[in-house]
Order: sequence, then C-alpha cells, then structure tokens
Amino acid sequence: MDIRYEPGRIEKKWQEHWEKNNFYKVTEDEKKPKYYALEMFPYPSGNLHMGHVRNYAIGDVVARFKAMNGYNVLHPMGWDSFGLPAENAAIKHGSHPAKWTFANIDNMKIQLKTLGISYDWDREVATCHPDYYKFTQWMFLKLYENGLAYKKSAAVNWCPSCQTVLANEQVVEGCCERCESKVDKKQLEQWFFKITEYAQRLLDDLEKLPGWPDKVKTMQKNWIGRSEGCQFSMAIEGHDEKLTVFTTRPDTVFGVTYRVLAPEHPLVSAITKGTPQEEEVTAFINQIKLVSDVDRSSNELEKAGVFTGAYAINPMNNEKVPIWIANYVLMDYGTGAIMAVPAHDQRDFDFAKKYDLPIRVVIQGSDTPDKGELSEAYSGEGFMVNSGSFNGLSVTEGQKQIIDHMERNSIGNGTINYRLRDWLISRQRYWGAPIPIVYCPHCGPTPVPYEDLPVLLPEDVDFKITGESPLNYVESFYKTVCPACGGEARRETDTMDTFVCSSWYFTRYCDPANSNLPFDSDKANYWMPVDQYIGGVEHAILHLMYARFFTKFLYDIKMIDSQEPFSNLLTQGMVLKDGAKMSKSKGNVVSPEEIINYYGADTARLFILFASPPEKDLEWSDQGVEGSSRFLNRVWRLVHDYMPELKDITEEINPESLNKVDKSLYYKIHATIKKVTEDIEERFNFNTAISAIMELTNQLNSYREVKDKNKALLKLAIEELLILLSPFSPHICEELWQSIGNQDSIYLQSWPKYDPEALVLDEVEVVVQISGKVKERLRVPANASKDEMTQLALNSPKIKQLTNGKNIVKIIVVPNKLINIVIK
RNA sequence: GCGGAUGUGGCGGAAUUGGCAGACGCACCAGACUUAGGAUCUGGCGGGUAACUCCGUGGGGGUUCGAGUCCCUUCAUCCGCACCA
Repeated sequence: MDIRYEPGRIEKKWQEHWEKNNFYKVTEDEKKPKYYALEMFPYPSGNLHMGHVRNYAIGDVVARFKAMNGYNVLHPMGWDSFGLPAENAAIKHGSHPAKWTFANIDNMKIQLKTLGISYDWDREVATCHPDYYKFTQWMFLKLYENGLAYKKSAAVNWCPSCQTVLANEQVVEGCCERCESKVDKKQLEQWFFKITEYAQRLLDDLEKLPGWPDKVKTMQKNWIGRSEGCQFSMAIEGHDEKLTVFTTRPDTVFGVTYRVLAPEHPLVSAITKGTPQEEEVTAFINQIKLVSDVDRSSNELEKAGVFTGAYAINPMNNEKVPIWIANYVLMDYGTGAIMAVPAHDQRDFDFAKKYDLPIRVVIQGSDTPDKGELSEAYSGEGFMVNSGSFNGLSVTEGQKQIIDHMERNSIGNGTINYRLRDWLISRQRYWGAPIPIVYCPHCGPTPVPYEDLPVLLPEDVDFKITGESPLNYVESFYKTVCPACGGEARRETDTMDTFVCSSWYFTRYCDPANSNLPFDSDKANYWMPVDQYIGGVEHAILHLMYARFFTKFLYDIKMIDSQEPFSNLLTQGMVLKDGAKMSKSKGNVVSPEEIINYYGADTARLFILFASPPEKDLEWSDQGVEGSSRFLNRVWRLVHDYMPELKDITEEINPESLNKVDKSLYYKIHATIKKVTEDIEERFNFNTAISAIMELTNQLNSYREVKDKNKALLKLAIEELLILLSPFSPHICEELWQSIGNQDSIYLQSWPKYDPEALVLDEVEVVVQISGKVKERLRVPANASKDEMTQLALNSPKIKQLTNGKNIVKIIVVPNKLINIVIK
C-alpha cells in the first residue's frame, strides 16, 4: 500500500471494478425487501453542475446505505432530454437537436461516472429516444381514450422569444420561466390533459404522504386551491341570458349591492350592445388589454371599472342591482362574474367606496357599529341581519340554509371550485414527443393506432424561426393517411410539453427495455412506489403534481397498484457561492469537473454532504473542500500506519476485560455506529454523521500513543470506520478495505449494528446546579437513583460550601444528567 | 398583502424529548519536526476580566427549578402565492 493517497488512481480503479462486476445491477428479488432510490433526472445541458453533484451524492448515500442494510436497491439514472435548449442550439449553431443532445448526454455521463454513484446504468432512459417517447405517446393515447386528453381553443401564454406556448405554471411573474421575456396572450387550438378531474384526489392524497415536507404539500394544496361555496344564476333585466356567479359567502347574498363581470366575460357585449354605455365599456376593455398581465395581477393596480347600464335581479330578494365590469374580477376563476358585497369583502368595499356604490351590512359582528359608516369590510363571525327570514343565523348556518333554499328553488346549488386548471400540453416546437393524432377531413381528430407508435420525429428539418412549428414544413411528416378511413389526412404537428415525458419516467426504470408496453405491471409493482425521491424544491408544484396525476391515472387503468409515485420526498437546498446561486452571469461557478480532477470525487462528495444538512442551502467553500480532503488523507495515513499491527490477529475482543482506554474506544465504536446509522436513516443528517466519523478517527489517532494496543479492537475500529464512511466516500474505503486484507468489496458488507451493552457506562458525569447555574460536575455511577445522586451532590465540598446556611427549597434530579438545588 | 422558512462564535454548522450552548470542520494564534513549509503533529480559540466570576443563541416581554428549544410581541433575510370572489 502506498503511503500517499492518490484519488485519481484509486477512483478510476474502483469505478472500473464496479462496472466490470455489475455491482449495481439489480433485478426483482422476492426474497429481499425492495428499495427504490431516485434522484430527479437532469436535463442534459452538457455539463454537470454542483447542484447535480449534491443531488446525486445525497441519493448515493441513501442507496448504498440501504443496499448494505440488506435491501434490493433500484438506483437508476436517465435524461430529461427533450426541450428548447437543444432546438435553440440547433438554430444558433446549425447542428441537429438530436446530435447536440446525445453528445451532451455522452459527456455528462462520463462526468457522472467519475462521481462513482451506484447507478444501474443498464436501466438508463432518455426521453428523446424513440424507444421512450413511443410510450409517452402511448400515455397520450390512453388519456385520450379515457376522455382525459382534449382539444380546445384557449387564450394561451405565448412567449415571443421561444415562439411557443407556455403552461400557466411556466409563466413566472408574467415572464417566460426559461428565457424571462414578457409573455403575450394568444388564441390557439390546444391540447389539454384533464388534470382537474383529479383535483380532489390530488388534494386528499396529500394526507397520505407523511414522508413529504409540509412546505411542498402546502404549496400543492394552495395550487389546487379548493374552495367551497355555491353557484347561482341571476336574471338580467331585459335579456334572456342569465349570469352565473360563484361565491364562498352565500350567507351574504342579501348584501349584494352590485355585481361585476370580468372585462373578458362573453356576456359583456350582449348587455351593452346599442346602449349609451357601449362606448365607455369598449374603451375600458381596450384600455385593460393594454395593461400587461404582470401589472394586471399586481396588487399595486388600483381597482377600476365601468357601469354597463344593465341590471341583474337578486334571486333572493328580487332586488335590482347594477352590473359593472372591473379589472379586479378575473375571467379564469370561478365563473368570471361575482356578486359584490362591499360590507363583507374588502375588494368590493374598496370598489364601492371609489364609485360611491351602496354598502349594506348583512352580518352583525360583535363590534359592528349600529350607525355610521364602516371603515373596512367585515369578514368575521356574526349573525345575519337585513336578510329576511334568514335573520339571526350564524355565518356557517346561514351558508347551509341559503344553499339549501337555492337548491330547493332551483336558483343555484352548492359547488366546489378549484384554482387548478387543466394542463396545456401542446408546444409548437420540434424537439418534443409528437402528439399522436391525425386530422381527417371526414373522421375528425383520430388517434394514431398503438401499433403505429412511435410517431417518429423526422430528421431532416429546417429550423426557421417562425411562429409555427418547424414540423409544419415537413411534408413527409404531416402528410399522412387517416388511420380510420384511409383517406388523406394531416398529422398533428405540435409536440408535447416536456413535463409529460418526466411524469412517468420513474415507472420506465422498472422495465426500461420493454417494447410492447411502457412497463410490465408486475415489475412496476415490485419496485413502485419510489421509496425516496430527491430533487430541487423548484419542482414542488409542476413536476410533482403532474407525476402524481399520471400515477393516479395509471392506477385507474390498472397498470400499477400505487396511487402515489413517491413515498418520501427530500427537497435539497441550492449550492451557493458568495451567498448567491452559482451562475455564469455572476461568474461564481465552481466546476465539479475541476474539483474532482484535483481532489477526487470522494472529497467532493464528502465536502458537499458535510457542509450543510441536505434540505438547507449550501455555501461553497474552497477551504472547506481542502478540509475534507485533509480528513480523507488522515484516514488514509491512519490505516497505512496501523497496517502492520492488523496482521495475524487471533485474539477476540472480550468487552468485559477491556482496560479503561480500550473500553472508551470500544464505546466510541458503537456510539459512532449508532449515531451514523440514525443520522442517515432517520434524519438525513449526513453532516453530523460525518462529524461522528471524524470523532472516531480522532480517537483512533490518539490511540497511536497507547503502549499495549489491543489489536483485535483496533482492527474492529478500523473496519467499522471504513464501512461507516463508505456510503459517503466509497472509493477510498474500497481501497483501504482491500489493503487491510479483505477480499470482498466493502459494498457487500452488512451495515454494522451497535451493541447496546457497549453503550452502557459504569460512570457518568452529571452537572450540579444551584438555582439553575452550573456549579459543579461529578462522576457518579451510571443509573444511580435520585436519592443517591442527591446525596453525592450535597456531600461534595463545593456544594456544601455554597448551600451552607441557605434554605434548600427544592431539588430536581434528572437521572444520569443533572441535579438542580434551588436555594433561597 | 397572505402563507411558510430561517436567524447561534471570524465562517459553515452542532445541541434528536425543556436539562452542561458552540460537537465536527474551516479560518486564526502558539509550539514541535524541518534546509524549507501553503505538508504533518501538539495545544489554544464566544465576549468582558489579572482573577473569582459575569454576560452571551436577531430585539423586547413571559412561562419554568431550568429556555437556543415553549408562549406573546417585534425586527431582518429568504422562498412561495398574489385581487382566488
């Protein structure tokens, strides 16, 4: 064994060894408990960044730990490889998206392999590969078949720079999530997935995910945005049409003093046409159109509106109330129309004040003034007033009875409203999975038969920047025959949102080579659900919601037994440098490749796991990396120097007969096993697990000074140290494990179990406090009774002196910890 | 505006059930070895103080024998949502 630690040499050696011997290859095995460890697969941008390293290092600790604990561990990796950057690169550099993407994958795969992660590379998937997107298309057809994929004309978010449609979720503060340009509105025929049909289940089943962070569950809950209330219609004076409103406060329906439509509401033109107000209303609508979505949704914007000239009849009291249109009512929530109750809704209140509309109190709160004007809307508890026969009812009771009354009289009914919208999946781009639909002049939209999948992307494409998909220009692609009637037909040229591809990839890993089905149900049922999913919190809403939706759908069509894809979720923090996210523009990027080349993967992994607990942000520190490297060097030297002592050991350890120093080392070994095991398994506190391993190393270093070394104990200590460290820094541990005479890989060792007996101490140090202040430390027999402890404390000279002549009010004893003597 | 998270030495962070604040690491200081040290080893390292000791977990208040931890209040930073009827 070399005295010098050379990570470059040994890491390569072991990576090759693992690969050659198929170490991380797994198949279903009913005899072992399964464990599915998964990290979010990356977009193949071409280079690994520190965020990836962190993500995969965390996942690898979990995977290796579980494997060493006897689990049959599935730990796969793949590529989320469709998407815009490939196409942009194609436009810019004239290369083909496929060529660009696969070259990036090759490069990133090499980088990833230098990290020494325990992946089963035989299960690698790439979403842009026809073998994969064949089944993304299969998913589309299944959804279509089940009425969950449909087409409609919709005002969509259009990114003028990317030249494509964005889902609501991809619009961040009115700007494109990817390129940050301002998003426009455009009216287009688009494909949608009916995720709203699953809204309630997606909400309810959050309860079944105790292994998810509350933060993520709350975000999803808010995104689904369930609210209970009722919907009812109001007649419009002089018109046949009725207006439907949604409200969560039916109890305030007698307080309606006006009503408001969204400016985009389809009835606006009908009720204003040919009236004196038409001009003003049109002007207002045009003015609204000029305001961007960003400003429109900002609360800085002052409420504004105009009267339409029309009146609605309140079905509860037959009152005539004016109909307005206003900027604060949104077309895409509820019915795009509200009943306005200024006394009990702050927004209506502000509007009513501005335009001098009447305000009528219908809920009497405890401090509602009898006379005089309200200064703000009252939305608290109280009882109904000015509400005819409903007077005196509480808010909750009133809501029930009003809904009841409306249902009996066919005015309206109780409903539940969600903020969640259907998922717009059409993209006018080339580099995505083609939507498997054919438009036939006779048969209409017709699905491509399953046996004709995949609908392949044509390779010879011209990447012009037009508003349309480049596929619109490839005749050989769009010109086709109708699968139903055989007549001439045109293929759909839109492709699917890449989130579709990533909504089911975790099931494909279970059976990656299946050419008939996306996966075999038995195989998927063996592995699914994912036991631990790890990735960035930025996917808390979109990806995770879509993946949950797909899983529920796959459950419904009996492909899979799980209703949820990910039992446990860990959202890792960002990797920062100088307090900011690493980015090219800030010039604070640290390249994993350079770090690995210089220090080795083991050091890089160790530092990143040691610097911070996984869910918190991590501040990159070059000096910290240096420290981790120093630690591994220390371990190396320790093993190297002790090696001669570890040979030909015949004696066994008899814990009973150990001397004091040996006993303390023996204790430390088991305490470390306990600490590291619990830190990994229960808390993902890798940083404290590593610090415990460092403590053991320190103690082993001090053991060098000991004259009569217990060699068996020493050997045990070093073996356990290496095993405990191996999930974090596997290469060096393999090498050292082998160098102390072991034939088998360290990865094949069982994870050690601590001996509770070893953790029983003869004596413990306890603290003696006087009125809560520490005054003395005493060594007392372990598990001494409260009385014994009290006596020992009171008899100690220092305490005697301090309590002399004082009145002892109370003595509190915490066994094995402390004695607090309260004096006056 | 609403919701959530965080706040502990010079720095990253520990303290798992209300029980010794600062584990482990970095930086720094002193020493050893050395031709040399940006290697390695040993020791020190929250603040005030010569010392006894006192103060100290963003600020203020409270509960408790005892609070980083629980309660109230306030400030700062970050994240999510943003007129959701």
